[in-house]
Amino acid sequence: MPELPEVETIRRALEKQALGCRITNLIVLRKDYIQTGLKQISSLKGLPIEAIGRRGKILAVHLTGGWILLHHLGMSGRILLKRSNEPIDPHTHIRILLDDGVWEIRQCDARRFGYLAVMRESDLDRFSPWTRLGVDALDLRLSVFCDLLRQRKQPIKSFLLDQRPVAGLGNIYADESLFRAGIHPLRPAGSLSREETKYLLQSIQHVLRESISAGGSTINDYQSLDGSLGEFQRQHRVYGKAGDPCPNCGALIEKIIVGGRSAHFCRKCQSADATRIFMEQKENR
DNA sequence: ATGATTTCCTGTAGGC
DNA sequence: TGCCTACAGGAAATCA
Repeated sequence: MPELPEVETIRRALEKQALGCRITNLIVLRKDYIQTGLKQISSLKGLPIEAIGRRGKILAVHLTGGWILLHHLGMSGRILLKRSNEPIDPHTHIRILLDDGVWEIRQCDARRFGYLAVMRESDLDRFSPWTRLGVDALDLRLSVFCDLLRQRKQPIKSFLLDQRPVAGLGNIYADESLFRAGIHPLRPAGSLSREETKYLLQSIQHVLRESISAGGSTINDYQSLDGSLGEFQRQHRVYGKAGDPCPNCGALIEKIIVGGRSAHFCRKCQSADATRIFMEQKENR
C-alpha cells in the first residue's frame, strides 16, 4: 500500500530516469482507470516531462505547456519503468511511451483503487482529490499540527488516516508513528498535550524519513520504479505484528479496529488508560 | 455535523 | 489437495 515514503521513492527514481524525456504516446488500456481528462490525452503527445512532484500520496508529473498527470496508486498500484518489448502485465492500465523508443512508464494496479488524472495545472484547484489534501506530513509544523488537533474528538488514528488535515500517512506509518510516540490509537485527537503532539510529529517525520531512506515498505505489492522492493518493513515494530512481543516491553502487540481500519499497538507502551478516557468521553454524549 | 459503515476490486492466506 | 471464505485497505459515498 503505497504511502508517502513509497510514492516519494518512486518520485525520486522517476526524476532520475524520466525527467526531460518526451512523451511520444500515452496508451490507455482501461478507460475507467482515468479519473478525469480522458479526452485530453491525445494532446499530450510530444510533450517533455518538466518536473515531478508529490503531495501526500499523489504523484504529480508536470509536462511542458501546463499539462499535469496525477497518479494515485491506491493500495496495489505500481509505477514501473519497463522496456517496451517486455510483456504487459494483465493489470497494466496505462502505458506512457518515451522518446527513446525503448522505455515506457507503466501504471499497473490489480485492485484498481488508484487512478490517473489528466488536466491543466490551471484546473488543479477544481480537482477535489487534490484541493482537499492537507499539508504534506513532511512539511507539517508543530504549531499547525496543534491547531489541527484542537477540539477534535475522533481517535488520533482516524485523524492521521484522514488526508484532509495532513496528507501522506496510511495505515502502516500511522501505527508505527503512534507506537514510537507512545500514544494509544484511540486517544481523542484533541486530547493530546503539546508535549505529546510534539513527540508524535517527531515520530511521524522520523519514521517517514527512515522509510524513504530504506526505499519504503513492501508488504505485498509495493515495488519501486525499477521493480525493486522496499526494506523498511524490517523496521516495523507493530504494523502486522499482532501477537508478537512488543520490541520495547515484551507484552503482546494487539490489533483492534479503529474507524473501520486495523490498528496495531502495544497496550503497555501506548498509555494504558487511553481506552478508558475515550470510552468515558463517548458515554458523556 | 460528525463519526461509523459501506463501496469499489482482486490476490492471498487461512480454515476445513 | 483444493475449494471457499474472509481479509487487506485509500478514499469517496452513504448512512445514522
